[in-house]
Amino acid sequence: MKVYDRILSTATTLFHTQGYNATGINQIIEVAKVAKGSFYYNFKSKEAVCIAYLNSRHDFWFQQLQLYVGKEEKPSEKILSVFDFLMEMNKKENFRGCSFLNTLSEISSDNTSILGVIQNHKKELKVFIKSLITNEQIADHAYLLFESAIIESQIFKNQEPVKTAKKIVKSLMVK
Amino acid sequence: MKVYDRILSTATTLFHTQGYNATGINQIIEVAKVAKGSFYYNFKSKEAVCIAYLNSRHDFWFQQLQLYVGKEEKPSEKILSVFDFLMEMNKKENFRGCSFLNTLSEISSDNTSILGVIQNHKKELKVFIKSLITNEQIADHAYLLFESAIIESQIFKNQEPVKTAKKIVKSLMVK
DNA sequence: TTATTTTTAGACAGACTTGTCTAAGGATGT
DNA sequence: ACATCCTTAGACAAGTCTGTCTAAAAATAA
Repeated sequence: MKVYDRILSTATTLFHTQGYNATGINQIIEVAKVAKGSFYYNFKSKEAVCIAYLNSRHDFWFQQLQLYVGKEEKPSEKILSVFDFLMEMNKKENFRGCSFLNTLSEISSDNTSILGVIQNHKKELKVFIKSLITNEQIADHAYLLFESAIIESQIFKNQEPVKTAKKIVKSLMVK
Repeated sequence: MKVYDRILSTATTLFHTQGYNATGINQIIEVAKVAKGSFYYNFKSKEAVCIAYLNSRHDFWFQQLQLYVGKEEKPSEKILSVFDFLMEMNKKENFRGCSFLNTLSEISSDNTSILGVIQNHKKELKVFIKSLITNEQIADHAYLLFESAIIESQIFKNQEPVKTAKKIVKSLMVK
């Protein structure tokens, strides 16, 4: 594994488990086993790593999601499996929540470059849900329920909110 | 204003605008104009201030909410005014989002004392919504939509998600 | 008035932060 | 063979962080 990727994957793990501000560059290079010079050779700043982290997380997350949802045939089952996917991720990642929402809480409100990446991720998620639900109002509705399912399961460290949201979306589909 | 309150109100402002980790004790005492000794005389640690901040924020927020919602007569109008309240808070506080969710993103997952305060706040919000909607399933539904309205308006820095969520809740009430 | 509590300013410890720099050597491409 | 690119270890700057401590003064209570 190349130095660049070692830094990025280490930063990804640490940012996601500890948070952005709680993770220092010295810790990243220590865990990734690279020299500090290599870090600043590959990345302009800590913020640059953060953006790379969010972008790679975006790619990873959507790839996993599409793989998971692709197992279903009917669109009505695809949209429900999005919630199953969330439950699997929660389990795998110990209810650490959405990287993008967590980062949003840590950056100052004038940081437009990071904010842009976060907004872009959520926009694409909305587009994805719209691709599964033709009715635009129901799609918006399902998107909001999915977002709260993420955050509520993070708060209470259990799958109940996801199950609740999934049930509601299911009831929306039969109408 | 007493020293204790000066510290707490300053910490409240700074934590809410800059975030918990981005705000240092030196900054708090400088803005609050108190000596460092006074800070540690009144608070055991930074974490103790954080808990006091969340508790006072909880009281303030619910007080404001009840004041706002109390203006309406019918429960069906009360529940809709909860979303109007959110829009007013968003406007007043520049879409900085929920103090509790923002703090959640900043603490380590083993910090049960702070997590407890956050969970308690959300539980009470759910109870409040249930007091306005007799149908439990619709209440759960409205709660989830309110939560996503908070977070989505913070992400996109506009009121659209709140309006969308409000419209959906309105449609749920007529059934 | 005396005793206790509270506040003051600020030095200090010890550790941490991001980022720069030097000097060297390995790796790669031409 | 030579030049460019990449990585190494680590010192260093200049600042930050939380928390402790001293010593004096002010406020409050008995």
